[in-house]
Amino acid sequence: MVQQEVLDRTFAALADATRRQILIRLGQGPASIGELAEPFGMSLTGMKKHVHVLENAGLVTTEKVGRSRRCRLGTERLEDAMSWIRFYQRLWERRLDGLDAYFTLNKEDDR
Amino acid sequence: MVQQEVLDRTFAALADATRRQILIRLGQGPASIGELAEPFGMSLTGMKKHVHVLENAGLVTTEKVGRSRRCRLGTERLEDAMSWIRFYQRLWERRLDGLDAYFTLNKEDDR
DNA sequence: TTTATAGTGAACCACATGGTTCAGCAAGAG
DNA sequence: CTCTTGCTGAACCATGTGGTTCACTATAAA
Repeated sequence: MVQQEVLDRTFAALADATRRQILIRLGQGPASIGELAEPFGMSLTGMKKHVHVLENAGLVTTEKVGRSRRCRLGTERLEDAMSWIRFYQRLWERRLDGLDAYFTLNKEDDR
Repeated sequence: MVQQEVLDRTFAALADATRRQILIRLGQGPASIGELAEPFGMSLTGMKKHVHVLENAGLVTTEKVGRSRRCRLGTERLEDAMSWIRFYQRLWERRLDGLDAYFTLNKEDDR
């Protein structure tokens, strides 16, 4: 499924504290690579890689403006991750709700 | 922050389609390593590694029963990921809500 | 036109990941 | 006790990740 790859990239992009902070920073408005790199004391090249990962996941969009690159928050990708978690949560809660029934009825099938 | 490491591990664990399917499978009840491995045609060793990643993230708990290992869904870790996404979403939506003000008031500060 | 600045790409590094095979070990069955 | 089964650990492999430095391009400024 292509949808699986989208989830892969989205969750992987979120699995890094630096990138999560970048997202929060961009929540306050667009920024250049240099402006993003500065608070982390990171090289421009390093920051560009992070931005590239976020861009690949659709969480950020960028655009070259003059000799600078303007990075902005992407739009809908996070909703994919969110809805998967919600789906899984529903599944999990349903299991908890049925725990007593599970133990009384399915004891022999508990594998 | 330790909390950041928890988020790192949780999102990283979710960033793999196989592991997401394992979680869904475990939503239907506990399973052994072999039972988890079978539908993927994967070696036991490979599956154990996946389970280990999920366990490290707190998404799954396991327990040795006889010569088999019983894997169950973990409890609260997913809520961490969920609440981070919600936090970020609020931030993002607030930015969208303020877009007009942003364009009219902060045009000169658009960097 | 010269020079400073912002980003880019290639090469490199150490380490993690996702998988395998093979050799064991421990528990249950006969 | 012996045999089978389920899991485990070590070793290995190819690829990805998070970071660097260095050389380069392209734009903006003087």
